[in-house]
Amino acid sequence: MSSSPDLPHPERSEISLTTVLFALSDPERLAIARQLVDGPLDMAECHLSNPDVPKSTKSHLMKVLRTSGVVRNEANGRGRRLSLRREDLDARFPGLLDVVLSAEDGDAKP
Amino acid sequence: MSSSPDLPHPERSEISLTTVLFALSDPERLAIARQLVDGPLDMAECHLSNPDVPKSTKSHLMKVLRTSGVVRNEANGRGRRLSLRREDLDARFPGLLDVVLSAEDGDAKP
DNA sequence: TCCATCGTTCGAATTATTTCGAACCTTTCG
DNA sequence: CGAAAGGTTCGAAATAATTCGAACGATGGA
Repeated sequence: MSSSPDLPHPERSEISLTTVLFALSDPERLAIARQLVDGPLDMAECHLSNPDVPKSTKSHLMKVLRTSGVVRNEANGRGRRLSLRREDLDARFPGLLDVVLSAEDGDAKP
Repeated sequence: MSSSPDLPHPERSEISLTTVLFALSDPERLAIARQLVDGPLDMAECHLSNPDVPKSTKSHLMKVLRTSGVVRNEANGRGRRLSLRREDLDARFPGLLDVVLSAEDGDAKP
């Protein structure tokens, strides 16, 4: 009954600005973060722009978002529940999330 | 009298969010941008955290900032004048610069 | 004019990220 | 129990980013 692996997350005070910016500097990762603004989502509900990428790649994208402190990733049944760490990010870098997630993209990265 | 090379800059509408985030996701580049908040600086006045990095490396850091649209780099006498593209960035991504440049860093990237 | 200064560019070497398949684990359901 | 669903991890291969020296160009002053 003990659930799937408990993955490590940085605590609020450990979240680094440059690391967060890096995590969000990839269009695919940014798009994932944006899917979470309206509330948590099961990982299976999180869609990538290319639906054919293997699950290991998707998992790696999630790992970058998790280890940077942008997203929380907890076991949920047989799957995973993803959520934005909005409170932590707002406390640490006020306004950042709002600005980044609401901005118009401009070009995707070449 | 024609001055040193005129380097290419993206125009406002071409500035991409993810590219800007990437440019600022490096601690050294972020530090450079922060030195420009109070006004333009000659490149020679822009200090890196490690004063021993070769000029070609410094030039490359500047190139990333320039090609992303964060910084303007124009010839100025025998040197170069650097400035934040605040108006363009504020127009394109309102609030982003304020938030990022005023935020406390947290850890530098490992 | 000659030369030192300030910076860019190029190419090669190093290092970091990304991508993906295979192996593995847990939960759910028949 | 057994098998399918949903995900993580590992390692290797492919890509991308960084670093630096050397070569070059333009400017300003002696």
